[in-house]
Amino acid sequence: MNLEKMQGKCGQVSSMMKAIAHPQRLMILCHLSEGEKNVGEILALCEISQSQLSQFLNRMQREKLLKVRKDGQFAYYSIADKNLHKLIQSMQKIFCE
Amino acid sequence: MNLEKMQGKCGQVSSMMKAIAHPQRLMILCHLSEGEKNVGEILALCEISQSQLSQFLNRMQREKLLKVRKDGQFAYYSIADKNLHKLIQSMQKIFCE
DNA sequence: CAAAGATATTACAATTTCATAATATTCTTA
DNA sequence: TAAGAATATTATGAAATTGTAATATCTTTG
Repeated sequence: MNLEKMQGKCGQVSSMMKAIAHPQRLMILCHLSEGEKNVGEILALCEISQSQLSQFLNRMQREKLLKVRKDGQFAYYSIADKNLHKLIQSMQKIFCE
Repeated sequence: MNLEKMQGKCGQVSSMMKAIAHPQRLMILCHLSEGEKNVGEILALCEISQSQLSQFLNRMQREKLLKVRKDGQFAYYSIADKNLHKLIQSMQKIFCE
């Protein structure tokens, strides 16, 4: 791969990495790597305020990293980006085994 | 793994991820994943000023992600953290193949 | 020793991110 | 339809990050 193409890749990938570069966002992603969860469930698993959780979920959704499925009053979030999912799994292997 | 331990891990790992969450720092790390390089060589490969490169290298060294070997007037940097190295390689597989 | 090259340090304004509080919206159910 | 639960939005100050300029240090070589 040439330098210019590599610059482009690094730009894309590093901006995805910003999502992971926060303790609670990483926590959210690790939990979602097991499957979709609604906001209340995630809230119970992470040490974070409801407002911030909602903001983080919204942000990662705008960045196409997450997707949401509304069911009545509940909102179920899951990982939308296949590569992000692979990366989280790799990270779990590297850092948690 | 219990939640508390998971919080700890996510804290550690996300702070390592901050290094990767920047286009030029990721570029640096990708080049260093092939082996040690001196500052001038890295400078030629990345679109970054000399000052900023030096600051980034110093920062990642303080965080124990990189190590440096001085040889005369040259400073050779390489990846010091084994897990970071594994992660960069995983990322290259996921995003660059 | 003086000059030039390689690298490091310091300082600072601009921007971005973070955390929190307050409030709003939407859906369910009594 | 009023109350309550689940989720989203907005606003804001504090803190961290970024990029750049200027300067310093260390090393080699003429």
